[in-house]
This record gives sequence, structure tokens and C-alpha cells, in this order.
Amino acid sequence: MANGNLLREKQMITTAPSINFLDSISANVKLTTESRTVLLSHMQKDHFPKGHLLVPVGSICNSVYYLERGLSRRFYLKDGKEVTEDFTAENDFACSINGYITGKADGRQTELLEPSTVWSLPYHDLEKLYDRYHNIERLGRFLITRELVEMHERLSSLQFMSAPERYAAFVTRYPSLLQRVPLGIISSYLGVTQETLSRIRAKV
Amino acid sequence: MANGNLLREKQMITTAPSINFLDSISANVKLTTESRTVLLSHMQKDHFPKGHLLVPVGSICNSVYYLERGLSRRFYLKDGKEVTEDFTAENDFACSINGYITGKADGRQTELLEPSTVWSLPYHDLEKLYDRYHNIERLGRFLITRELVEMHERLSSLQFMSAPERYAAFVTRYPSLLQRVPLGIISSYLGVTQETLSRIRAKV
DNA sequence: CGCCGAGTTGAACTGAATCAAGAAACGTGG
DNA sequence: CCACGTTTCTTGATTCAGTTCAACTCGGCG
Repeated sequence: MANGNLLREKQMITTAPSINFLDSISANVKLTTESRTVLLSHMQKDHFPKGHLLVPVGSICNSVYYLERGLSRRFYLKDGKEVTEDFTAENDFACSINGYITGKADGRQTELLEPSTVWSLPYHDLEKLYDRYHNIERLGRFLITRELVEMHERLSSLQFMSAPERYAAFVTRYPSLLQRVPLGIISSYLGVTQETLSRIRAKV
Repeated sequence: MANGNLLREKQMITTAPSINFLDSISANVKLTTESRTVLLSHMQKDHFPKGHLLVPVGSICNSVYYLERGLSRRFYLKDGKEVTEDFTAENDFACSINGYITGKADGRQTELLEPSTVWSLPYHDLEKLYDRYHNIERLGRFLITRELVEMHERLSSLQFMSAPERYAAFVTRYPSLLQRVPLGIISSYLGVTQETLSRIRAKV
């Protein structure tokens, strides 16, 4: 019976847009029915308009977010300019753990770039669930590991690729974002000015 | 709440001399006696000379390493030049999960910069232990989380600081490495040429 | 001694930032 | 549906941080 459910839900991932965030990870981490139920009971689903700040200025992010639909970015201000650190599109997780882990507001904000459907789960609740359910702790480890691998790649791309190389890498990595994200934000992600990015594009 | 203390307690790790790597993390993650025993039974302690490669060229890193004594760096080649990604000093962990997670050799090598005492634990064993011991899975999540926070900080420092700023940050972050690591390697970590780093130093 | 690796210094070059101005696209109210 | 301002994007001229290439210094060590 449980197996039947897993299979059916796995199919939904590949075909239909996911209604429930648990569907999209069941392929990677096996969760018991109880864990799924209890996770859901701590999560809240919201719709927010474009421009909404999931984590407002100066505050510490204390929830992990799952984007069922929409798009967000995490950014901070450096010398009055916005620096985009990361994008999260639908069916993926957005979180900004640094502030929570270090206990200090780190200036990172999370902003919706499109009207979005967002599930949120407070870290504090999640930690209690880590204690009680081994497979939820596994889920946490899995997601953080994935994020870490991503970060390593991004770090090396930033450190030792030229601006045109980084743009090319971005295009292959996030083709859809080119249409969905304004140039100025992409440039602040790539670590170049908007003018430079515009010129890079003109050459292709 | 345990997580709120992650960074502060990392200080303790790096300062307290540890004979056994388990001692240094017991403050952060509670391990049962059985977990400690079984972890140790899968770990091997070795002494290696300066210059030894923990992860040789072209191979995939398949163990996590704990440096009881010594110093290592993770690096890769970009256009024939060495790019240093990270340092690990005594009482800390060196790992290069990307290759293991993605299943592809990623060109990252880990080299000892000083004669070192190294404990190694194969990922494959570790994953079996994750299955059997909830508190070992917690340990894994803890270590990866700490690494991720570190990466975030490093990423933002690289992306939007000038070379002199990055050098200053390096000096405060790793004061001891200035004496222990040759200039060329530090420059390849900071993302500048050796000449530039030399000039930066001359100005202070 | 002379060699060798590590670090420094100099001069020319270059990729990207900055400053400044304009062109296109977009949304909103009339 | 147009007129308007605002945001987004492009283009040009200048400046600057950092690279590149090359020569040179210094200390250690056969």
C-alpha cells in the first residue's frame, strides 16, 4: 500500500505540477506516512504577490520555504547596491540559514520576483521534528548537502571564470530565468555591472 | 537551540587539543557510546608527509578526513594554474563531497601542506552508519551545515570585496596560515596573482 | 661558490567599473 | 487607445584595479 502511494506520487512529479512539496522529494528521501503528516501539520501555505519579502530587512530568517509556484531571490546590500546571492524557482527550497545558525542578522533578504505559492516551516519546529523522526533528519541532511554542492560549484565559477564564461554557465544552468529575471538582477548575481552584462550579450 | 550555538562552539573545536576527533564534537552533537565505538571502528589513523595527496588527481574523494594535526588544502587546476579552494587546519574536517555526490570526478585534489595526522572514514561506511544511528546522521547534518555557512560567507567575500579587502579578511580569519602557507598558494586562494598579493602586502 | 625556489618590483596592457546619455518596453490613468 | 512617467536595457568615453611578462633580490643549501 505504501509502495503504491510512492509510485503514484513519483509519477505526479514528472508530469503534473506538484501540489504538495513532499511529492518532489519522495524520490530522494523516503519519508514515513507519519513523518509526512506531521511535517505538513507544521507547514503553512501562502500566496504572495511579486515583490513580497519573505525575509524582511534586518530580521533573521527563521523558516525554511518551499516554492510550489513562482520565483524568489536571496540578496543583500553592499555599499548601497544589491547583490543577488541565489535564485529559487518553483519546486525548490529557499532558505537563508546563516542568520539562524549564527544568531546574528546577516542582512540577507529573500524577495519574490513573481507572484508565488510558498510553504513555510519554522526552523524551530523542524528541529523538534529532527529529534523525533530520523527520516526527517535525513531529509534535512539531504537538502543541505545538495545546497552545499551547489555552493561549491558557484564559488569556483565566481572565483575563476571571466564574466562571459560566468554568463554562459548561467544560461545553461538556468535557461528559463533569462526571460523571468531583469538584467540588473542577473548581473548582480554574476558579479558584474548591468552595463557589462549588456555588452556581453551584445557579442553573442 | 543547539544549532544557535554552532559557530561559537566551533571555536572550542579549534582551540581545544583533541586526541580523538570524537571528543571535539561531543560538545555539539551527543553521540551514544555505541555510536562512538562503531564510528571509530570504521576510521583509520595515518601519518602522512608534507606534499602527500589525500585525494589524487582524477580520482573521486570517497572518504571524509579529520586532521588531528597538520594542514591541508583542497585545490584544482584551471588553465594550468592551481586554484586553492579551501584550507583545513588541525582539529577540523577536510572533505570534498562534490565528486562523491555527483558521481563525477571534479578535478579537486586535497594536498597536505605539512606533515599531518589524518583520520579517514569512507563515505560508503558512513552512509551505512547514517541508516543505523540517528545520532550519527545528526552529526553529518551538523558538519555539513557548518560547512555551508562557511561557504556562504566565503562566497560573498569573494564576490564583492576588492583584493586588499579579501586579504584583510583572510588575515583576520586565518592569522596562523600566513606563516604556514607560501604566498603563491594564498594568492590562488584569494583569487589574485602572486605579484598582486605581494604588492598588497607592501602597502601595509 | 652558483643554483634554485620564494618573494619583490617595474612597465605595459586589459577587462571591467564608472559616469553619462539615450532608446525601448511597460503600466497606469485619462 | 493614446500620453505619460517609470523602469529596463543599450551604447559610448573614460578610468582604474589587477594581469602579464620580465627582471631582479634574497636566503638556503648542494
